[in-house]
Amino acid sequence: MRIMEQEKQKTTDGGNVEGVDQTEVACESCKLFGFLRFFEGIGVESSPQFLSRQRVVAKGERLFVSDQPFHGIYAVKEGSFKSHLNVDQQGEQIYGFYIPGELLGLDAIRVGVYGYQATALENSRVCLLPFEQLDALGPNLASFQEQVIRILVDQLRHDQRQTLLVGRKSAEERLGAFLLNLAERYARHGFGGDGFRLPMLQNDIANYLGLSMETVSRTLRAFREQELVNIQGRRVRLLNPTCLRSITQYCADAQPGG
Amino acid sequence: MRIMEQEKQKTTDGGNVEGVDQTEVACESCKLFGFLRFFEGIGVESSPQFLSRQRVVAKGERLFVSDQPFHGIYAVKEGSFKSHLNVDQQGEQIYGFYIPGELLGLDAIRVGVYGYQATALENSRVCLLPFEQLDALGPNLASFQEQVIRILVDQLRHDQRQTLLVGRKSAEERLGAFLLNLAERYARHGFGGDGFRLPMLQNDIANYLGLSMETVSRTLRAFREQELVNIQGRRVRLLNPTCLRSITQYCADAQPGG
DNA sequence: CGTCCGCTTGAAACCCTTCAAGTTTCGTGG
DNA sequence: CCACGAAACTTGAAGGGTTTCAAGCGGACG
Repeated sequence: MRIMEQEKQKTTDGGNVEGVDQTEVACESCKLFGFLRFFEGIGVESSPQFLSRQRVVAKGERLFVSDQPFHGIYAVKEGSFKSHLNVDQQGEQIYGFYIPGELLGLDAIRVGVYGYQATALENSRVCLLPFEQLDALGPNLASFQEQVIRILVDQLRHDQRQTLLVGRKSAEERLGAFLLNLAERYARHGFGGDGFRLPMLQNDIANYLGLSMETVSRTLRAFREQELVNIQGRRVRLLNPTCLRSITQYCADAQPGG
Repeated sequence: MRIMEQEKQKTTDGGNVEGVDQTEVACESCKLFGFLRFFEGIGVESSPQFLSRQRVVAKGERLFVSDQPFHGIYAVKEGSFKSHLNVDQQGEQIYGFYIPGELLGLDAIRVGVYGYQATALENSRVCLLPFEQLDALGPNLASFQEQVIRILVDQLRHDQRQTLLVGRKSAEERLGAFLLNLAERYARHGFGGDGFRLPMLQNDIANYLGLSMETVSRTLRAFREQELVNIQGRRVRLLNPTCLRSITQYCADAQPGG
């Protein structure tokens, strides 16, 4: 927590300063941790070395870009990211959001290049697990890959749900599912308590859900008027998850980043 | 081709009987082939044993169902399948179609259960690669899993495109992309020639693309009137792929089944 | 020959988008 | 600390693509 002291000043979290600190993920609940132990266990890399691979990414900065050679996977330690791709030279499409504890870039592992780009939504910090020595894993490679497969499958199932959501559901249902999913992911990484941060722009949410920004705004207002949610600045609180769930017909889902 | 002789009689392929034979995939162009050689190479299974694992699936029959324990992956040898899931007790959602040469069920590999069900769209034949002896692969397991990862990543990228398609594109664009994708997949497996079969109902297409059946019907008619496609029974021919591509802003894509 | 199922076609309704303008928030610099 | 400009968000009204509802068509099969 030495890094980004200045972020504490800049935070506009509805007057609440704790936004950044709250979202720092402990190593133990980070998805990279399993991978890390792997490397440690076989002595290829030691933990300190990995920690030194931390990287600070300023808001708006890109972690990697499309077609860039794969150099490893990232775990979000602090802040948040979006993954997106410029398609048809007619604007970007956002594929996912990543909050602390989640992984980025894994699906480039065997293709060799990243298939999209990742941009920081706020000042963020990531850990990099470099994959130069992947083959040095030797006999442990298989178990390592097993983890990779499991995470990829989770992502696959998430994407299938997302296709369903975006293809057949109303604005209310999409946005409700989005909020519930986000809440669940924050909870899973140990930030259950009292609501959560919504680090992305409404524009980004709209893009991700296949809606217009205006519709997102209107739908959120409707949620607010029905007292389903409480939104102040970037801080969100689900007042009636049960009702939201029934509106949305939401069922639990894997998070995109692992 | 001994199996399903009766299919030749039943075929309603616009009076054309060759539908089934045409779509039989040769072992060499089947995605399972790589896996097979793997097993052969290390002597766990011999090729004949695998071939004996072929299974005939009648139209409407399910290859596997959701939550059923994973017992292996299937390659479509003949016929076609859809993967789908009953969600919200309000009808099914179709996640993908599988034509000869493509794989089914791979994403259950490390989760242990299938996450959806697969139903034959017509009388079909599959090869099963049983995964009981996965661990018996020993030192080759890693290379095997590497293949699995590559295919999963392809599927992931396909699903992301699908989300984009279904979330932001018009009916014309969705249907155009669907046809182009299908044509490309048939071509990739060696059935390039003269159009291809459309084994699924318009209802299924609509479901898959997040449209109503009526819209699919109307859009196909529009394509026909613009002389972009020629549809007779289940036989489709793209008359002007270039134009279709520009309408669709389609760019090549991985197939869902590997 | 009749029924069933898949497909077609039309008309009305609706949800969402687009366009446009206004309001608030944010960040920067004076 | 305030002020200004830019960006984000809100709100309204009009328009359009798709859905829904409803009816009719046509081939396949018993």
